[in-house]
Amino acid sequence: MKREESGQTDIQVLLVDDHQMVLEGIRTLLRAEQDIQVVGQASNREEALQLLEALPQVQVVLIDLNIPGAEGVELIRSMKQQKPQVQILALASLADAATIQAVLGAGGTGYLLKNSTKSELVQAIRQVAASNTFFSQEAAATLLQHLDIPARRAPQVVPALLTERERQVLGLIVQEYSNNRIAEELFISERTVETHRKNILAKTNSKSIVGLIKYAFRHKLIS
Amino acid sequence: MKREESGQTDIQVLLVDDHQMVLEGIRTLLRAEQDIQVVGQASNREEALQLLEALPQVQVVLIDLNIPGAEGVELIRSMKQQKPQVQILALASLADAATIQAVLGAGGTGYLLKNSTKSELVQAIRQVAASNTFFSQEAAATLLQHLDIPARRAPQVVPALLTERERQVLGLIVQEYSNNRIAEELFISERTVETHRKNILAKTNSKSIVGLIKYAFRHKLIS
DNA sequence: TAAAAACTCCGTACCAGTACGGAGGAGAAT
DNA sequence: ATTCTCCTCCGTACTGGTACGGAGTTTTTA
Repeated sequence: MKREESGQTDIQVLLVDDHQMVLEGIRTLLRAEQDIQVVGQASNREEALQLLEALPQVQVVLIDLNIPGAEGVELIRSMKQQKPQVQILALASLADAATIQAVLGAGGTGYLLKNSTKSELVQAIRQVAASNTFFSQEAAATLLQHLDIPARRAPQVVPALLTERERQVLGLIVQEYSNNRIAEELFISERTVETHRKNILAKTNSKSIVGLIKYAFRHKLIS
Repeated sequence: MKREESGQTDIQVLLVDDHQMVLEGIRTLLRAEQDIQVVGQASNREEALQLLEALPQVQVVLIDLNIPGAEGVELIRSMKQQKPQVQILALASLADAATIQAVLGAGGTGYLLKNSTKSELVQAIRQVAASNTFFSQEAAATLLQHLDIPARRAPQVVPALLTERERQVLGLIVQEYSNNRIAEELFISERTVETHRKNILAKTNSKSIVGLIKYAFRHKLIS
């Protein structure tokens, strides 16, 4: 472990939210923290970008994702582009994967839910100010679930479980043949095709053709 | 923001490291924190699992990934399996993507580098104790780089063809949602979903869902 | 401000596929 | 020989989606 840095200055924060009340609320909450200082607040996109320009010492931007008409994620992108060294903490009401990913993709470094406690808010600000990430519990859970972890998905890649005939049927299914047409094509009864289909579904653990097609793609049966 | 909880008890920590000196060092470091209490320390796999069993009140396990012969990641998995509610903070010397992902995949909730400051260590422990994640700066950077962010790699590869709503519906379709479920999810009538579906089919020149899924794959809407 | 696009909703008839639960024959492996 | 897998086939009830053909509301755009 390296030594602790000393003599750090205050964390300068810029608030972005369209609700004046929320702005004031957060500001008041943060007033109690000596090391955090709110140096500006904006309620729309233009204001935010102007203030960011005017306040070069800002280290952290706390931004509400639900700014109407501004598309929070895009604003994050713009800010990060305008001032790459600034750390952005997104404040959201939902922890859905798509939004979290979008925020990260746009350059956000933290994702805080609105139902967080004050201490979480403060911790989050300190974290991102130190260039660390911060994710609210739920957000972290969502993120972990959607993480592309090779070690987790690698286990079994067994495409060898389909029989010859089944692969053949799958091939036609994937070509958008109906059971009827498949039956004609293979000179077998439609019932037989149904059976194959049923078995294929079972063997590939798919609930519907949609899953089946995805299976086929993943196993390079289609391209 | 909800009210701050009060009357929280100490955070009970279990240390796992094969170096006695490191164990003592961390222990001493943490002694200064009133809200953190080291209740046990282990230097190998067996000891760790036994202690975890014997100390039901442990909330956080701080584990050195470089335990020889124990394969840290596996130990994490075992501990998490034995006691799912325990939060595990991994201590590592390197921030490589593979290891980080392995740790997360095994159930770890934080990844701290050994060259962190004392205050980072303390913050990290508090974070994971609160079920939040914690990543050292470098680890976070690595993670973000390797994150599978659709929004980043497929910035609207979908031609302006589909509308916002249609893309949304398509997204659910490929997730094997039925029209019914999609309707619920989007708070619209099933009829509307049908209409969207119809329009999507038309716009993508597909005759059936099969073709649609293939379209989605080709346009990187699925992977 | 008018037109176009996007989004919403409905009915009725119809078809394809699913669920469920069988069953028999051919060839391979033990 | 006997078991096992693969391939074949069937009925009946039911669900989910398609076809067809509208139509109203809001938002965007020209």
